[in-house]
Amino acid sequence: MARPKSTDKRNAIMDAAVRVIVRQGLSAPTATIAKEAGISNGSLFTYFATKDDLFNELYLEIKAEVAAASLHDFPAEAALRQQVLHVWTASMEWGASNSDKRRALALLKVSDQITPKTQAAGFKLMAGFETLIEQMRTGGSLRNAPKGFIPAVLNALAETTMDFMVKDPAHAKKHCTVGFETFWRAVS
Amino acid sequence: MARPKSTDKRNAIMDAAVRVIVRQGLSAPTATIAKEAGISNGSLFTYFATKDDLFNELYLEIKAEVAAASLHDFPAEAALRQQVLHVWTASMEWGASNSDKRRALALLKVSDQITPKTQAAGFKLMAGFETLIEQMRTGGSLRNAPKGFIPAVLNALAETTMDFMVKDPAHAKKHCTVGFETFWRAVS
Amino acid sequence: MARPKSTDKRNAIMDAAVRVIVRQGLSAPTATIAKEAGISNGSLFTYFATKDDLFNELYLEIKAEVAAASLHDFPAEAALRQQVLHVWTASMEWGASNSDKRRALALLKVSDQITPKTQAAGFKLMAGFETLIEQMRTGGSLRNAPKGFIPAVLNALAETTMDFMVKDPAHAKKHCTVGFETFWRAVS
Amino acid sequence: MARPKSTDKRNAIMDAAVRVIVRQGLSAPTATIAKEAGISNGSLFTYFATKDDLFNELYLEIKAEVAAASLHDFPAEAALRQQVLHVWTASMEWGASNSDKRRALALLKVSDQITPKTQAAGFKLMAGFETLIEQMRTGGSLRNAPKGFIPAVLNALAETTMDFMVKDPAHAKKHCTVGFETFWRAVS
DNA sequence: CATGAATGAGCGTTCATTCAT
DNA sequence: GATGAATGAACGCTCATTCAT
Repeated sequence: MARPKSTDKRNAIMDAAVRVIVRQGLSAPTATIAKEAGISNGSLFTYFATKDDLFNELYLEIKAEVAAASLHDFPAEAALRQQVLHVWTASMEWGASNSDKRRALALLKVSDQITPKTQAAGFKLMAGFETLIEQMRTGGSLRNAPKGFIPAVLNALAETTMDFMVKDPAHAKKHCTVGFETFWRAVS
Repeated sequence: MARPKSTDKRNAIMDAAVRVIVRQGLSAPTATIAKEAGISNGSLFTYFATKDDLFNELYLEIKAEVAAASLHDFPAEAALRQQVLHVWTASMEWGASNSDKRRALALLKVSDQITPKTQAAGFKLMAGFETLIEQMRTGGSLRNAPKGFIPAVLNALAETTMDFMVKDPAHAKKHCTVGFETFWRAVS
Repeated sequence: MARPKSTDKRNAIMDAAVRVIVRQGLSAPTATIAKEAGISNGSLFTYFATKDDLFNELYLEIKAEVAAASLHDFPAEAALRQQVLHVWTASMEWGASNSDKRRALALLKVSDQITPKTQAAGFKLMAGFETLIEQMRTGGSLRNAPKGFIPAVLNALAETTMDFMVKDPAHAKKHCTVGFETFWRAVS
Repeated sequence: MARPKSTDKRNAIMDAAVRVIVRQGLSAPTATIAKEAGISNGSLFTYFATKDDLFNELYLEIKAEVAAASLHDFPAEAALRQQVLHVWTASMEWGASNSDKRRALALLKVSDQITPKTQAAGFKLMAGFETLIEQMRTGGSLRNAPKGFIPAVLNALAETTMDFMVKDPAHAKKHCTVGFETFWRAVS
């Protein structure tokens, strides 16, 4: 949580890390990330004590960004379906236009370098969706499903949909809609 | 032919690789895998020319195992829903009792060490499900969805479901059912 | 600029390489060279990207040293024979008191690790002798010999002579003279 | 000196070694030599206890071949110059048509894998030239030169000459003559 | 005796991290 | 604080040699 000197440099490292991870995977050398960020290899470690720290913070930062994007302009007064559709669409758009971050997040998620602590912190970022999820649960077929099942399904189908949007951008809109309808059927 | 290359040893390496990958990730040293397999570090390379080769073959072998398990005792005469349910349940059971292999497969899948060639070969292993998928497509809401969407959804929800079964084995059966119903709703 | 790359250290590596090569041949481990130079194994690679690079630079450096030694105090106004004798004697003296470098150079010369580029660069170092050679050619029996023959003969007899000087240092002076007279007869 | 089973196989290994050494240098794997010889890697070691043994025996065998070729059809009754010219020409021809063996020999000569014992044995192979050398010595300018100097000069100039013959085969004959004249001048 | 799998020490190189400047 | 050289533990892979078949 230390926040040393330049926030600019910190962000530069984060951005660089995303780019380099996409190119080379999580085994990308810290020196490469540093160079991409325009700083010296040693300096990276004044901003992040270890490579793992960098990765954990990056994970959280991206997750927070997704959450924020999904809730941007949230229609607090609309009907449930409209609200979920809004979240769905917003996150699809974020994913389509941030494919690097999405890819990095995917790699980080399955790696063993994300600590349980980080995972828990990531979970908390989803708090904003709790009521929405709860409404879907009580009103649909999944009312007896285990806690966490609906968000897990949401996440799984969202990822799947985004894959298609990225692979076939010409029909991104259509894929987005199809994906949502599929999800809505699943939880209704 | 002198000591012939032993299938046992090859399998031992594969099994060891799964265990070590689960423990340490894909950066697991080949030497550790070799030791876990009960052979010398050098011997690993008489069975797999490179670490990447090992990983690619492992990927295919696990994929083949999932496919085989899913199709075991397939009820060729049953109704579509029964058939899909059978595949679903079989693969859930495989996943639940092979969580190490599942985890290894997940890591391999997102790594950049799996070659396009391997990916293509893995894809072919799924050929046995094509008619099933096709029937679901033509008979359901996803009849206009892009090719590959249904299997992607199937896969996504299957993984999600398995996660719950593994996390909460006491209710594995129930999770399995709920998962299937969710999937069936999604594609119906 | 933080700790700048140290010329001392670079030289220490070069010197260490010579010593270790003499002891163990070109297959000498880089780690041994590093230790002999008083640095860590990894540090060697901040000075030379690869072992081959080290060897190529070493080759050039020694060649340059021979050339410089041979031309030291060159009597620009003397007669041809005096000039050649001067070069001969100077290079003999260099060889006699740098037998390690001589041995290393001999190994490097025949190895396949010296690139054509390096070989070309090494050749250029001999440019200073061109007029001398040319004078010997036009004025002697070898006036119709192929280009390069005289320096090749010079080199061959010089090496031979040095071998004797090193093997039998008590009569080094005499061997030196005999060698020169032999060469002079050969090209006269 | 053990001479196990098949002399054919032994020779096949020797020949293979020459070819592989020329291609890859002395660090060529024994397995590569074995494959080139058409036998299994293990079998090589029934013919030569170690790689070093193989190299030492190879060194001697090639040296013996040169000596034999040089003395072939020796004109016992001719004048000294004719005799030396004959030896010179014969060894040039051998070198020109056995450039692989020549190259292998050159590498072996400078390597540290040739034992003093082998070196001594190689020296003995030159016994046939002793009277010739002695005659040159007593009758020429080098009558006071150290023992071994004339053969060393002979060898050095012969190697130099062969280099030119190999590099420029169109004028091989001429180079051969020029080389001899140069040598003869040197020792006269 | 021939075969080739098995062995394990060893090598060149990389890289997270430290630390002198 | 920034820099980049220094460190040394690892790692993937090789290869001479051994030994089971």
